[in-house]
Amino acid sequence: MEDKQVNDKKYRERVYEVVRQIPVGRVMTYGQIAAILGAGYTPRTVGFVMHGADTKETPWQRVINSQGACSTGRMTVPVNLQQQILEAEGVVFDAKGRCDLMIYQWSPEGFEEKDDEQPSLFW
DNA sequence: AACTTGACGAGGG
DNA sequence: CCCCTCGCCAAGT
Repeated sequence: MEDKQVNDKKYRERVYEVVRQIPVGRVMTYGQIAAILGAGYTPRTVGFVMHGADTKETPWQRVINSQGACSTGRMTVPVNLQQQILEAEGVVFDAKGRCDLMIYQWSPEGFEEKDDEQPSLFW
Protein backbone atom coordinates (compact mmCIF):
# COMPACT_ATOMS: atom_id res chain seq x y z
CA MET A 1 0.00 0.00 0.00
CA GLU A 2 1.28 3.33 -0.85
CA ASP A 3 -0.67 4.96 1.91
CA LYS A 4 0.20 8.59 1.48
CA GLN A 5 3.07 11.01 1.45
CA VAL A 6 5.64 9.58 -0.86
CA ASN A 7 7.91 12.36 0.23
CA ASP A 8 9.44 12.09 3.62
CA LYS A 9 11.14 15.39 3.13
CA LYS A 10 9.02 18.14 4.45
CA TYR A 11 7.37 20.54 2.14
CA ARG A 12 9.77 23.15 3.37
CA GLU A 13 12.89 21.08 3.03
CA ARG A 14 12.61 21.13 -0.75
CA VAL A 15 12.56 24.87 -0.81
CA TYR A 16 15.60 25.10 1.39
CA GLU A 17 17.41 22.66 -0.82
CA VAL A 18 17.04 24.93 -3.80
CA VAL A 19 17.97 28.04 -1.88
CA ARG A 20 21.20 26.45 -0.73
CA GLN A 21 22.24 26.13 -4.35
CA ILE A 22 22.30 29.88 -4.84
CA PRO A 23 25.89 31.14 -5.10
CA VAL A 24 27.14 34.21 -3.28
CA GLY A 25 26.32 37.42 -5.10
CA ARG A 26 23.34 35.84 -6.84
CA VAL A 27 19.61 35.81 -6.14
CA MET A 28 16.44 33.93 -7.03
CA THR A 29 12.81 34.99 -6.86
CA TYR A 30 10.05 33.30 -4.91
CA GLY A 31 8.15 32.64 -8.10
CA GLN A 32 11.17 31.12 -9.78
CA ILE A 33 11.69 28.67 -6.95
CA ALA A 34 8.01 27.78 -6.95
CA ALA A 35 8.19 27.11 -10.67
CA ILE A 36 11.18 24.82 -10.28
CA LEU A 37 9.63 22.82 -7.47
CA GLY A 38 6.48 22.38 -9.53
CA ALA A 39 2.88 21.74 -8.59
CA GLY A 40 1.89 22.43 -5.03
CA TYR A 41 4.31 25.30 -4.77
CA THR A 42 3.40 28.93 -5.28
CA PRO A 43 5.29 32.15 -4.67
CA ARG A 44 3.15 32.69 -1.60
CA THR A 45 3.95 29.38 0.01
CA VAL A 46 7.61 29.60 -0.90
CA GLY A 47 7.81 32.90 0.89
CA PHE A 48 5.95 31.48 3.85
CA VAL A 49 8.30 28.53 3.99
CA MET A 50 11.35 30.72 3.71
CA HIS A 51 10.15 32.51 6.78
CA GLY A 52 11.13 29.54 8.88
CA ALA A 53 14.51 29.01 7.24
CA ASP A 54 17.64 28.59 9.30
CA THR A 55 19.91 31.51 8.70
CA LYS A 56 22.85 29.23 9.28
CA GLU A 57 21.89 26.54 6.83
CA THR A 58 19.91 28.49 4.27
CA PRO A 59 20.88 31.78 2.59
CA TRP A 60 17.35 33.16 2.81
CA GLN A 61 18.78 36.56 2.00
CA ARG A 62 19.36 35.52 -1.60
CA VAL A 63 15.67 35.06 -2.22
CA ILE A 64 13.89 38.22 -3.28
CA ASN A 65 10.69 39.13 -5.10
CA SER A 66 10.20 39.51 -8.83
CA GLN A 67 10.60 43.25 -8.52
CA GLY A 68 14.21 42.70 -7.57
CA ALA A 69 13.57 44.06 -4.10
CA CYS A 70 13.66 42.61 -0.61
CA SER A 71 10.32 41.95 1.02
CA THR A 72 11.63 41.71 4.54
CA GLY A 73 11.10 45.35 5.35
CA ARG A 74 7.87 44.58 7.16
CA MET A 75 9.35 41.83 9.25
CA THR A 76 10.50 42.18 12.83
CA VAL A 77 13.95 42.89 11.57
CA PRO A 78 15.10 46.53 11.73
CA VAL A 79 15.00 47.53 8.13
CA ASN A 80 16.26 46.20 4.84
CA LEU A 81 18.72 44.02 6.60
CA GLN A 82 18.43 41.60 3.74
CA GLN A 83 19.50 44.24 1.26
CA GLN A 84 22.50 45.14 3.34
CA ILE A 85 23.66 41.54 3.42
CA LEU A 86 23.26 41.18 -0.31
CA GLU A 87 25.16 44.39 -0.92
CA ALA A 88 27.95 42.93 1.15
CA GLU A 89 27.89 39.97 -1.22
CA GLY A 90 28.30 42.27 -4.18
CA VAL A 91 24.72 42.87 -5.29
CA VAL A 92 24.06 46.48 -6.23
CA PHE A 93 20.68 48.04 -5.42
CA ASP A 94 19.36 51.29 -6.79
CA ALA A 95 17.88 54.14 -4.77
CA LYS A 96 14.49 52.44 -4.80
CA GLY A 97 15.92 49.34 -3.20
CA ARG A 98 15.81 47.27 -6.32
CA CYS A 99 18.55 45.34 -8.07
CA ASP A 100 18.77 44.24 -11.69
CA LEU A 101 17.46 40.70 -11.92
CA MET A 102 18.85 40.45 -15.44
CA ILE A 103 22.25 40.51 -13.83
CA TYR A 104 21.90 38.89 -10.43
CA GLN A 105 19.12 36.36 -10.89
CA TRP A 106 20.57 32.88 -10.84
CA SER A 107 19.16 29.62 -12.14
CA PRO A 108 20.02 25.96 -11.55
CA GLU A 109 22.12 24.04 -14.09
CA GLY A 110 20.74 24.03 -17.60
CA PHE A 111 18.54 27.00 -17.14
CA GLU A 112 20.40 29.62 -19.13
CA GLU A 113 18.54 32.41 -20.82
CA LYS A 114 19.29 31.25 -24.31
CA ASP A 115 17.10 32.31 -27.19
CA ASP A 116 17.61 29.06 -29.03
CA GLU A 117 17.66 26.83 -26.03
CA GLN A 118 14.57 25.64 -24.30
CA PRO A 119 15.02 24.89 -20.60
CA SER A 120 12.91 21.75 -20.57
CA LEU A 121 15.36 20.09 -18.23
CA PHE A 122 15.72 21.40 -14.78
CA TRP A 123 18.46 20.44 -12.40
C1' DA B 1 -12.74 21.34 10.82
C1' DA B 2 -13.10 26.30 9.09
C1' DC B 3 -11.34 30.84 8.57
C1' DT B 4 -7.53 34.02 8.26
C1' DT B 5 -2.89 35.30 7.37
C1' DG B 6 1.32 35.78 4.71
C1' DA B 7 9.16 37.23 3.23
C1' DC B 8 4.40 36.76 -3.88
C1' DG B 9 3.00 37.32 -8.94
C1' DA B 10 0.57 38.75 -12.98
C1' DG B 11 -2.82 41.72 -14.98
C1' DG B 12 -5.60 45.91 -15.37
C1' DG B 13 -6.32 51.04 -14.65
C1' DC C 1 5.74 53.97 -13.68
C1' DC C 2 2.62 53.42 -9.49
C1' DC C 3 -1.59 51.47 -7.28
C1' DC C 4 -5.26 48.10 -6.66
C1' DT C 5 -7.38 43.28 -7.13
C1' DC C 6 -7.46 38.38 -7.61
C1' DG C 7 -5.34 33.89 -7.25
C1' DC C 8 -2.49 30.65 -4.94
C1' DC C 9 -1.40 27.04 -0.94
C1' DA C 10 0.52 25.81 3.66
C1' DA C 11 0.31 26.75 8.62
C1' DG C 12 -1.50 28.91 12.67
C1' DT C 13 -5.54 29.91 15.69
